[in-house]
Amino acid sequence: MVTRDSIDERSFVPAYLQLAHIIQNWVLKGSLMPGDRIPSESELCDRFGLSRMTVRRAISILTGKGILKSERGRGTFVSNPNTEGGLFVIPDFHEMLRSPEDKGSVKLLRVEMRRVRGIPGKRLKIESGSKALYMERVLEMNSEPLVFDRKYVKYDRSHPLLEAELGHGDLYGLFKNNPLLAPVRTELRLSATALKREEASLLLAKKGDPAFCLEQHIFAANDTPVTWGWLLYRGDRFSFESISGGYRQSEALLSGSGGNDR
Amino acid sequence: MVTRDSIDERSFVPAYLQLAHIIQNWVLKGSLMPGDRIPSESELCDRFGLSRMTVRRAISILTGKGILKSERGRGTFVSNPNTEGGLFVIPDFHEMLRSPEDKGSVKLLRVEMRRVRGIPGKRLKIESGSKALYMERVLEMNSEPLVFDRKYVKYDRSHPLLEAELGHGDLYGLFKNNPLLAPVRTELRLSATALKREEASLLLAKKGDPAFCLEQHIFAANDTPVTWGWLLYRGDRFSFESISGGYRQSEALLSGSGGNDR
DNA sequence: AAGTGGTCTAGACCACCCT
DNA sequence: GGGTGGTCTAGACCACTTT
Repeated sequence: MVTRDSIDERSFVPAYLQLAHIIQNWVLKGSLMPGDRIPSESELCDRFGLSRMTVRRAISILTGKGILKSERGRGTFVSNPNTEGGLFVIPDFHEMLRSPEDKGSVKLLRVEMRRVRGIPGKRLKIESGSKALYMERVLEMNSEPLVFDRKYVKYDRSHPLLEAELGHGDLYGLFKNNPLLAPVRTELRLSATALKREEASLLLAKKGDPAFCLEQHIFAANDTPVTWGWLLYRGDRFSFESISGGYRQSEALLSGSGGNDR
Repeated sequence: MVTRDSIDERSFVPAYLQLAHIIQNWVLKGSLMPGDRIPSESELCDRFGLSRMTVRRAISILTGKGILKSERGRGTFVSNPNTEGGLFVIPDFHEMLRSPEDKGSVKLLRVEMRRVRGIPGKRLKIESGSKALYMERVLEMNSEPLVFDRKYVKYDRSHPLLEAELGHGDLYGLFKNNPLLAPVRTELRLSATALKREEASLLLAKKGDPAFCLEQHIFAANDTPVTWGWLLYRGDRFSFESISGGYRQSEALLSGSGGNDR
């Protein structure tokens, strides 16, 4: 039950992970409280018989999770957890479709070419009045409608889309034949809304029922927009758990756009 | 404008970060497409004049972000981005309260001792019928009510709470004098709901308006529950952007509970 | 057998903080 | 000046995949 505070060299678990677990348990058990300084790297090297790089790797896992915070010249300290904020994973719906026991499917409600102006045109960076593909779909699980998906897709006349592909669900497969449209980056925005009458009827819900709205903006290489639209997730069927126990991940992981020279 | 594909040794930006940016830009610009293999580590060592550990550090940043995926014996490959799923940060409201230009405040509506049974008792792991602190608060920004907070707090008779502390907003400060209650870990669950009449009136909204509901479960050392309750965020005032561009972070960072021996 | 990524070592130099 | 974390090197051995 009690984790022995030493490295098991015969274990298949690498030393840096063992050490990370040991230190994390110090925090979870209260032997180290928020604000406390953990032993210095050289001290950990001595105590556990590890090289400095291995010790640093263990520590960097915990600073990455936000549990520890290192300060040059001073030491490494236990962070305060956030009590409200946190990190959430919204899983990709099409991964859920592939789940073994549940049967997911995609129902294609509408596909058409539309002249686009206003917001959708701006998002796709196409000229106002030119055409784009518009589609509406419902994603079902065990023949229960869960998500309503509505989006505009940039139309590339050199690679016409087949209706069969659209119904197949996985939007990614749709693009994989076309390197110009292969998704490279996605921007998402999550909000809470109430369903309108038409949306509700498609989801077998009532007008005004709560839902998650996920605005979806997909880009191909060189920040070329490919798709813009949104998905409505029935509020009574989805909720999301935080990961990492309220700790704030370190900035390094969250940095965005792949930086330039400077 | 064009990132030179070489390491600037005079730069203040460390070599591993420069290399990570270079490789990430290969992906963003489409020189490397999803599924492609990137050059092997030894090849990158040669091409950029770096040691293997430095090259690996650059790669591990991108695998951590989910942009690359390494496979032992085969190579390192560019991942497919998720088109729907993503990672979201819900910021800690009390951090926003500290924002320089906006003025945040906390209004304490109710504090009382309550006999607890049912769900709240289970969550706090106290005996049914025993007492806990119950409180309701409204968090305001620029005198506009944005969040309604309602929670049960385990009562520790050896450290009675002062009403002044509760109104002060930062729940963490509430516990910092009491090592037994110092938060070590938080579980959060996000859902979408419609406001009830009483909740709406406190938030100056209408009954049925959409809101985020954040169930909050805070634990001290040894997984002792300290607080359970939920916060309602006005749907018309909050939305959250995904980070990391639709890429799935690697599992290593997300592992939960600090694992044991095995 | 050759090539790949995964782990680990034992050093080195540096910038920074504290006393 | 002594201790701290931040970066980097040049090796080593291993497990795995492919040819």
